Amino acid sequence: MGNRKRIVEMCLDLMNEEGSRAVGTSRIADELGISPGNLYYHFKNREEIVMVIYEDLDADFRAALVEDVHAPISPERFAGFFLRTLQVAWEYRFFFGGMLHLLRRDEELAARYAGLQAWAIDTIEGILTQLIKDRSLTRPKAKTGLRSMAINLWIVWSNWIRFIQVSDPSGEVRRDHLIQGVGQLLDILAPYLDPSFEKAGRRVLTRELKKFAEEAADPAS
Amino acid sequence: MGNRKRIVEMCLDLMNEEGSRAVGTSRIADELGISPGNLYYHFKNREEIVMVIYEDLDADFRAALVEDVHAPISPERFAGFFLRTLQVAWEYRFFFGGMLHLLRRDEELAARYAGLQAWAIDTIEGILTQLIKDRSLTRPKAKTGLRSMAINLWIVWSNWIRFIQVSDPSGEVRRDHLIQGVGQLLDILAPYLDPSFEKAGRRVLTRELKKFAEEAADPAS
DNA sequence: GTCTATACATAGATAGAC
DNA sequence: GTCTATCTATGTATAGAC
Repeated sequence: MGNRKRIVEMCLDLMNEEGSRAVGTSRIADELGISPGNLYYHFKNREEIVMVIYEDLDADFRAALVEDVHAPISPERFAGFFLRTLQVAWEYRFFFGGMLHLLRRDEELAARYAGLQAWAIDTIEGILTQLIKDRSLTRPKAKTGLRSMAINLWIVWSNWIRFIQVSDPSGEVRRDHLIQGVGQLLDILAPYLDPSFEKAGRRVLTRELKKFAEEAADPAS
Repeated sequence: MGNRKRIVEMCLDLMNEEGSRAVGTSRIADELGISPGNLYYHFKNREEIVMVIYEDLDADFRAALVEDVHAPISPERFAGFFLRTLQVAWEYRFFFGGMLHLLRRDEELAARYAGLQAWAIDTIEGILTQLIKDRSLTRPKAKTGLRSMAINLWIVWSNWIRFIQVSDPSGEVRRDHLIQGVGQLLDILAPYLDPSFEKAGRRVLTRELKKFAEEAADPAS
C-alpha cells in the first residue's frame, strides 16, 4: 500500500483514538516510520488529510442512509438505516468529537458539512414521509412535526458516540452501545410508530445484541 | 475588578467567540493588556482557569434545573426549565463545543462533567415523574421509556447550540434560536403531554419570541 | 500584584539532497 | 518517492526585578 493511503489511515486511527487535536503531522509521520517531508510530499497540509477523510465519511454516510430505500420500508431495513449510520459515526468519531474546531479552521469543510447535515435532515424527513405512506408511522399533529422529528433524530445520531464517551471517560465504546443508540433513536419515533412495525424493529436490535454477545464470548469466529 | 476575575471573564468571552482551542494564556493576557507573568500569578495553569469557569457552569446549570420545582409543575415553569438551561448552554457554549478535547486533557474535569450529566439525566427523569404524578404526562409503555426520554432531552439540550452553529457557519446564534431549541425539546415529549399543558407551554415560547422580536426592533429598551 | 525577559516544547511547513 | 535538516510560529510556563 502506498504511503499516501497509509497516511490517511494512520491519521484516522490516531485521531479516533486520541482526538483530532492531539494528532499532528509529525506524529503521523513518526508513527508510520516515514519522514515529515514525505508526508508533505503527499499532502499540501494537515487540513488536506482531514478533508480526504471527511470525503470518505460523507460518502459512507450518504450510502448508508440511501441504501435499499425502495418502498415500502420494512422494519428491518429501517433499523438497518440507523445501525449502519451509527456505525459510520463510530468509524469517524474523531470528526464528531472535534467538529466545531475542525470546521472553524476550514471554511470549505464547514460548508460541506453544513450541506451534509441539511441533506441528511431532508432525507430523514423523506424516509419518515415514506413511512407515513406505508402506514407504519402516524403523522404528527403539528405541521412542522416531521421536520422537528428529523432534526431530533439527527442531533441524537450525530452526538450519540460522544455521549457514550463522556458518560464513562475511561471506558471504551462497544458495538452494544451503538445498538443502544438505535434504540434511543427509535424511542423518539416510538409514539408515532405502528406497534407491530416498532416491535419488528426492536427485534432486529435484540438479534444484533445477541450476535454481539456471542462474538464477544467467542472471539474466534 | 481584580485581574483574577478579569482573566476568567476574558477567557470565557474569547473561548465562546473563537473556541477553547484558539485561546491561549498569552492571548488572554494580551487582550487584557496584562503580562503573561501576571496571569500565572493568579492561576497555576490554563486548566485551572477553565476549571473555574466550569464550576460556574456546573452551578448555573444545576440552579436553573432545580429552581422553582415545587409540585405540581406548571407549563410555564416547565418551559422555564428548558429556556433557562439552554441559556446556560449558550453562556458557556465554548465548553460544549470543545468538550471532548477539554475532558481528555483534564481527568478531574472529565469526572466532574460525567457527574453533572448523570445528575442531570436523573433530575430530568425526576421532573418527568412529577409530571406523570401531576397527570400532565402519560407514562410511556416501555419500562425504560422515561429514562430514554430523559437521555434524548439531555442530548438535544447539550448539543443544540452546536447544531445551530454548524447549520449556518457564518451566522450568529440568537435568542430565537434558543427558543426554537425549547420547541425542539418539547417535541420529544409532545406525544405524551397533556394537550392543554403542551399548549400552555408553547404559549410561553410564542410570548418569548414576541418579546425577543420587539427587543430586536427597539434595542433602546 | 504586576512587570520584563526568557526558557522550553511542540507543531506546521519547507529546502534541497538522495 | 523519500530522506535529513531546518525554519518559524505559537503556546505554556517560570525566574526574578519592580
